[in-house]
Amino acid sequence: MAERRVIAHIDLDAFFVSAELKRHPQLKGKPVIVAHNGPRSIVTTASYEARKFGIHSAMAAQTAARLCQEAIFLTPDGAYYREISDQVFQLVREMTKQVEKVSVDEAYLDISAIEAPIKSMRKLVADIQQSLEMDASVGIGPNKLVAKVCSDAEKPKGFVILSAEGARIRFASESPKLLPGIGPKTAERLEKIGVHTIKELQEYSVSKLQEKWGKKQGLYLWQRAMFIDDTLVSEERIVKSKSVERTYPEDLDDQEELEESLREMSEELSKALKKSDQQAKTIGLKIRDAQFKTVTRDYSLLAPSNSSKLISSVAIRLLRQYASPDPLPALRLLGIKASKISDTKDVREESNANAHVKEKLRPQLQLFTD
DNA sequence: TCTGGGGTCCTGCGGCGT
DNA sequence: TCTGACGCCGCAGGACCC
Repeated sequence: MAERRVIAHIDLDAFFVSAELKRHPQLKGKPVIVAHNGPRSIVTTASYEARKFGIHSAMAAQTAARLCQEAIFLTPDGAYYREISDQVFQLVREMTKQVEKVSVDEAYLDISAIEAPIKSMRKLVADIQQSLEMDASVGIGPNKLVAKVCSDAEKPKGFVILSAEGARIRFASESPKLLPGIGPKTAERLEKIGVHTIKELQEYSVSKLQEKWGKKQGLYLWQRAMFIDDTLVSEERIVKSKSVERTYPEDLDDQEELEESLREMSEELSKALKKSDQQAKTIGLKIRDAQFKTVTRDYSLLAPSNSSKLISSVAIRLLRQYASPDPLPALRLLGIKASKISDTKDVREESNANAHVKEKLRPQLQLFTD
């Protein structure tokens, strides 16, 4: 018989802003926005004061500046946020080792084995507040889905506990978009078949969902609405790909500049792979044109590599092939992705050493010919 | 109005070997 | 030698998440 599971989801409120307030306490109570520089940047995080002006994550930073002229803009500082995040997670792991870190600011905890799980979670939130001055929202339920939706329900400083049945009732009138895994596109398709609420999705025929979405996805959508989720809290997350991308301040059509940009990104990607002692078997190019249309091109190497020269030559070839025989159109973004990643120690040294030579001989892309 | 950067997972399709 | 079924794999694109 299955044990009763108690799963918690903890989410730090407006994390980047809170981290900034720790070192800039004079900004407390002010509309603070964390966003990259540049005409095409978006809002990464907005303080709750800024949100009162209608500002939210993913909004164009320029729009945010228009909505709130007194807003204070700060550029994100990833290294510093990771430092704070590590401190938070140190406290979390003192409570339980069964932690699945989802991002710098959120995690699932399997607290089934803890004697007084709710009391312990309250203590954890208090400890984080006291020692790090960070607020967190918590959701607790029988699975990750219920926990996640609960932690979002009463932000900031929320603390919501529900059973699956309780969640089905409490969120019945909400849009299916509230459920993680159902985004704007799926919500729009659901609307078209007359499903506007979670309750309507609960009552919809699974077989009809499967006719429209396929067997697996159809069942998945219905299970989301029913708050059924048997996925486990997994302590280890294996990185499956790494990527670097750039959106240019203005659309770019100069071949030389674009290729130079690819060389720079290849260097970054290569460094990242080497830092984690990894190599990639597949190199991908991402292209976004002035109309915001995105295409990708992949190329699999004969042997995994993390060589910046090899990565850039593949990326440049893919870019040339993309437009050929026409000249390159103006591009908004270029990106390079390394996938099919393996640990360097697992890659046989022989094939590694020969990678360059083999690629040189390979006909399709004719690398290093210029 | 204007849409970043870093990821994961799923689906559909075509090529290929058996 | 040809053909079809089947499964696997690589690739492209889409949707979603923080």
